[in-house]
Amino acid sequence: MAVGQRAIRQRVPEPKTVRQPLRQEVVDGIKSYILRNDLRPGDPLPTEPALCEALGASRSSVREAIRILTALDIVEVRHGHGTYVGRLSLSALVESLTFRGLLSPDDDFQVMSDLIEVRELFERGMADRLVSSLAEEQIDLLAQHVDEMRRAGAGEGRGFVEADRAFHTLLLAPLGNDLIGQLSTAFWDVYVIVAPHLDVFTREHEAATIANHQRIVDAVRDRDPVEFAAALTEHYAPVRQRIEEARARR
Amino acid sequence: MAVGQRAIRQRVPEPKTVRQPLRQEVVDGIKSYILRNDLRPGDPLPTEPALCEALGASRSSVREAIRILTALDIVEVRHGHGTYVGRLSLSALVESLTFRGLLSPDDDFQVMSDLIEVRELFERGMADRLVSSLAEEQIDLLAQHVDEMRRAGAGEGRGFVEADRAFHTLLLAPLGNDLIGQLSTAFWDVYVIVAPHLDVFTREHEAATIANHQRIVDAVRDRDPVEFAAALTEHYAPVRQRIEEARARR
DNA sequence: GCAAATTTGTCCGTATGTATC
DNA sequence: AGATACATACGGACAAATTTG
Repeated sequence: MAVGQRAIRQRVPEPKTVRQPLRQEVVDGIKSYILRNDLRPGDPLPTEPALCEALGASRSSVREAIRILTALDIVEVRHGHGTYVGRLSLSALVESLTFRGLLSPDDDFQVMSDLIEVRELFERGMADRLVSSLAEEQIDLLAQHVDEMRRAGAGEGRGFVEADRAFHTLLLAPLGNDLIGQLSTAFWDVYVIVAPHLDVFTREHEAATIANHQRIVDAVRDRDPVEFAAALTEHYAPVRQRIEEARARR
Repeated sequence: MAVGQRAIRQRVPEPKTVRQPLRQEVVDGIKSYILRNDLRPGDPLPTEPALCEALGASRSSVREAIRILTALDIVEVRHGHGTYVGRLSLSALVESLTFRGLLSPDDDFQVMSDLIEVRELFERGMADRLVSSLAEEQIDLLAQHVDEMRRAGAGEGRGFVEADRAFHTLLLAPLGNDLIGQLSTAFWDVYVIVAPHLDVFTREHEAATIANHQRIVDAVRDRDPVEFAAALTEHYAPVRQRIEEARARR
């Protein structure tokens, strides 16, 4: 007879509830498995055959469900080793926004501009709290990152963007709001990926960029929120300007 | 001999570049197909068999790649109809954050709190621009949404949350920054989904909520950014308080 | 309204690559 | 080095949804 029981789905015609794809049930099943067992990122999940049996689905359906969950960083797969609970990062947001930025030939500059605006909003909108809550040690670390930028300035640009990223991550850290920090770095990642495709030169005026970062550090050290906000404006203005220039060039 | 040529991958040992899963190559292939042909959301993609041939992969691999892309809303599939370019929404962010909120039994309140803080930051940080750029007609629409909330207040709560959502969407619209608007509604969706699971009662003090929204409208009508910011603080304070109360209850 | 064609959904069996012990 | 456990990938078959003649 060669045909196994398709079973289950055929037995229960699901009265009138819109029949959702089996893989979606599997997705929900894996999610609730994680929640029921109160698993943490890195904890192991059942193997694929085990999930098949537990959820009454074939490997294909289970695997497709796992692909969906990996795309959301809810599940992580190590080939030949097993499947685990993911880190729940915002990697999906980065992928999503990056592609959006690459896609629209007219609006892509708008996407970049929006992105920068939000990052500036995070830092300027929180100016008071940041200036008052950044500890001395953290300020020292900020200054250290500016030094890194200086050192990497003439040499390879690899360390430069790295230091820039670390700087802004650290700047937002004392808020105790992980979401803001992760969104900010996510936007930063998108910018770095998309900007080169739009002929937005990110490696220009490094000297000015360094000076602006230094000014931010100084403002924080002086606990001067007004100067802090001004320094941020100064910092983001040229970025936005470069986007505008590239937009005009088309 | 019953065995087709596994071909291609075996023929090209990929010198030393870390061999990336075939489905990832398919993901990239589909992405660049969309970019090369400059497709827009809603445009049709090749059928699965066509993609198999074009990308030299089996149907399983192509389907897994499609699942990844649907999770990111880069691709949309209609059963029995075809595959299309997705809407590029932030649905993945909602899924991701929602799950994060449901997962951690201690930090979930923090997630909710972070989320509300960002929404408030969007509106308060843009106070000046919002107050000055909202057109009279838009303000009328805002007032209209407050009326909706009033009408739905005693009746079913369905229209209430709907009107609330529409209110804040409209409030941020004049910024011309789609990202902010979409992030804000995404966070709103996450809140509505997760809050009930944490015993955060969203349907309390509806009268006060309505009054606060009215106050926001009045402030905008008076073009008074200071009062506007104060009204926003008043609006978000009880939300945050309810989260704190629920946190304390555990 | 029905039947055929097209397209995605699901299943199974098998072979291969990869990591761990 | 070998064995084992696991994920990756393939190909073929049938089911279900949608459109079209």
